[in-house]
Amino acid sequence: MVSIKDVARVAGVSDKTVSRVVNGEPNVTADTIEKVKLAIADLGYIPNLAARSIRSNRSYTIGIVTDFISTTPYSGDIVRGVQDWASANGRTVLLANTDGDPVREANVWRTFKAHRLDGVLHVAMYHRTVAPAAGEVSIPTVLVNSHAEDGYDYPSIEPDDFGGSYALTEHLIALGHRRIGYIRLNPLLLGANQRLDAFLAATRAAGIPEADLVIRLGMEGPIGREANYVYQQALEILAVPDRPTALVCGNDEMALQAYLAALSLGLRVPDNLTIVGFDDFRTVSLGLKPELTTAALPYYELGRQGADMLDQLIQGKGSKQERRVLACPVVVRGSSAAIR
Amino acid sequence: MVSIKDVARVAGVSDKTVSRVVNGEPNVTADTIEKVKLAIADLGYIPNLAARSIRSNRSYTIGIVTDFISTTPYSGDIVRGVQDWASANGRTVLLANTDGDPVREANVWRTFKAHRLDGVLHVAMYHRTVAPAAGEVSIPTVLVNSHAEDGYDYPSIEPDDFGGSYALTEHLIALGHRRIGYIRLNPLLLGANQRLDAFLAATRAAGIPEADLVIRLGMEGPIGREANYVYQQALEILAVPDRPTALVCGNDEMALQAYLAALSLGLRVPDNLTIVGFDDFRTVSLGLKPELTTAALPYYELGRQGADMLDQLIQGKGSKQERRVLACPVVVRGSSAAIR
DNA sequence: TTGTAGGCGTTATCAG
DNA sequence: CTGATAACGCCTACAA
Repeated sequence: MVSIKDVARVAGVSDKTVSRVVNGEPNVTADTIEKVKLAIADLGYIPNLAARSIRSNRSYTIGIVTDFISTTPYSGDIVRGVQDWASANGRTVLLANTDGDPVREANVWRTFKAHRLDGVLHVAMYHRTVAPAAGEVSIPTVLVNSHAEDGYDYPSIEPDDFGGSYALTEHLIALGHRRIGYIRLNPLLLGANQRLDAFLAATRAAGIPEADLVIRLGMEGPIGREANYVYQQALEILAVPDRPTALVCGNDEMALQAYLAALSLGLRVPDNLTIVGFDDFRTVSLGLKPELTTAALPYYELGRQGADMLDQLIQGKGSKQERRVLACPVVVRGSSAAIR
Repeated sequence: MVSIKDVARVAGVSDKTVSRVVNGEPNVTADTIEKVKLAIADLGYIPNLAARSIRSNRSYTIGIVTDFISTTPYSGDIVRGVQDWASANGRTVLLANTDGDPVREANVWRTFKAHRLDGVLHVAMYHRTVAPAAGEVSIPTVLVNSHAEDGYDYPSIEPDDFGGSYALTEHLIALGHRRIGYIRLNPLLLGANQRLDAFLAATRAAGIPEADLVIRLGMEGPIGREANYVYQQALEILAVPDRPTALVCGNDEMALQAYLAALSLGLRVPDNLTIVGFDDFRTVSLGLKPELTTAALPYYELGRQGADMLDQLIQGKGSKQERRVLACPVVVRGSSAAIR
C-alpha cells in the first residue's frame, strides 16, 4: 500500500507537508499543494484511517447495534437514514446484530470498543424500552426506536405512536364513523398500547360510547413467535349484522389480513368498510387495492436524526436527557371514506 | 484507554508477552498466561484493532456495498447472513449504500480502501448483472445476488430463479392445471426473464399448448419507479368465462394483488383459483390467507455463503471464476390445490 | 512556510 | 520461554 512517505518522496517534500495538504491545514503554498496533490493522484494514495485513528483516538466510525434486523421489514429504512447521514458527514457505519441474545450483545460491545468507535446507535426493531448492558457502555450511545428504562440515562429518539393513532382516529371520526372495530397489536410492543390508548382517547373525546367499539386482540405471545388471530378476528368482527363501518388495525400487516377477510365476506373497501393501518409499510400500504390509509412511521428520519443526535453527543454538545419524539403523519389513501 | 503496556506493567511481563497471550501464540507458560489474563480482566483491556491493522495490514473487517438497501424488504436477510458469518468468524462488518449512484459508489470504494478492508461483498438488491467500477476495485470482491458482466472477473453467488420457477410450474402441472395465467415481473430484472423462461419450458415439456397460457406484463419502467399494472391485469385475466385455473405471479407482492383481484371477483383461493408467487417474502406469503405457495429465495444463505466465499478469496484459496448458484425450493402452502 | 523528532498501540524479528 | 528493539502510517509539538 502506498503511504504518506511515498507521496512525500515523489512530491519532493516531507511527509508532514503531505499530511497538511491531505487534512487541509493552513500554511502551505499553493505551489506545494499543487505538487502534493499531483503526487497523490499519481500514486492513488488513500490515507490509512487506522493509523489516523491511533494518533487521534477517533475512528470517525459509528456503530449500529440492532436486535432483530430483517425480521422487521422496515428496519432497512432506519439503517438507510443513518447511512445517508454518515455518507454526508464523512463517517463510516459499522453494523452488528444481536438477535436479542445478551451474549452476542456483550460481544458486539467488545468489538465496538476494539474498533474505538466514536459512538453507537442502539436500534430497537420494535418500539420498546431498553436497558443497554449497564456497565458495558462507555461509548456515547443514542437509543433509536426505544427509550431508556427508568434509572438509565441515554438520549433517545422514537416515533409518536400515540399522536399518530390519535390523528388517525380523528380522521375516521371526521368521516362520520362511530361504530369502529379495533384489532390490537401484540401488547408486548410499546407502540401497541400507545396506539390503543390514543384510539380510546380520541373516541372518548368525540363522545363515542364504548359500546360502539369492538376491540379484539390480534396477536400475542413472544415477539417474533407470536400467535396470529387477525384474520379470524376480522371475520368475526365483520360477519355480524350491525358490523362496524370502520376497522382500525394495529399495523399495516394486520390491515392486509383485514382486507382479505372483508373481501371474502363480499365487502368492498371503502364502500362498505373503511380500513386503516399503521406504519405505512409500503409493500403492504401501496400493494393493497385500494391503497391503505395509515399513519407513517418515520423510520428513515429516526435513523438520520438519531445519527445527528449521536454526533452532538460525541462532540459533547448533546444532552443525555434528550428524548426526541417524531410525528407519525396520517397518510390518507383510498381505503378510508365517508360513511354513507 | 488502557493499552497493552498497562497490562504488561500490572502483570509484570513485557508487552510482547501480553501480545502473545492475547493472540494465543505458543511458547508461554501456563503460569504467565494466568498472570496476564488476570491483569487483562482487572484492567478491562481490549486490544486496539486499528493499531493491529497498521502492523499486520489486515483489518479483519469486511464491507458490504448495497445499491438499494431497504427498498427491497428482504435485503435484511442477506445482511443478516453476512453478519452471522462474521460474528462466528471474528470479523466485523462495515455497511455502505450507494443508492445506485456511481459517484457514491466511487466514494464507498475510497472509504473501504481507507479502512483497508480485507474484502467486500457487492450486494445487488435485485438479481442482475453488474460491472463494479473497473479499475477501482483492488480489494477481493464477491458479487452477491448478481454475476459479473462479460469481461469482468469476479466470483459470484446468486439464486437459481430458473430452477425455482421450473419446479413451481411443475407443481401446478402435477395438480392438473393446464390453463395457466402468468404475470411477469419488470423485464429489467434478470430474474424476471429466467422465471418466465422456466415457466415456458416447463409447460412446453408438459405438452401444454401456448394457447392455453395467458401471459401479461405486470410492471415496467425503471427499477424502483416502475408502473404497476398487476391488479388490473389480474382482473382482466380472471374476468373471462374460460379463465385460467391457476395464476403464476412474478413475485409474492404481485400475488398479493392477484389475491385482491380474485377475491373482489368473488373467487376463492384455492377452490376456484390457484395462485403462486415467488420469493417467499414472509410478510406477504404468510400474511395472505390461505398462505401462499411460492419458491423461496435463499437470501440468508446468499449472504452467509457469500461471506464464506469471500473469506476463501481473501486467503488466496477461492477462484475468481466461481459462480455459485443456490436453489430456490418450492414451499407448498394453502394457495395451490388440485383442479376439480 | 516547511521539516524533524517522537510517539500512538500493536506486532515482527531476533537475541537472550 | 521471554524480552528488547524496530517498524507500521500518521499526527502532535516544536524547531528552523
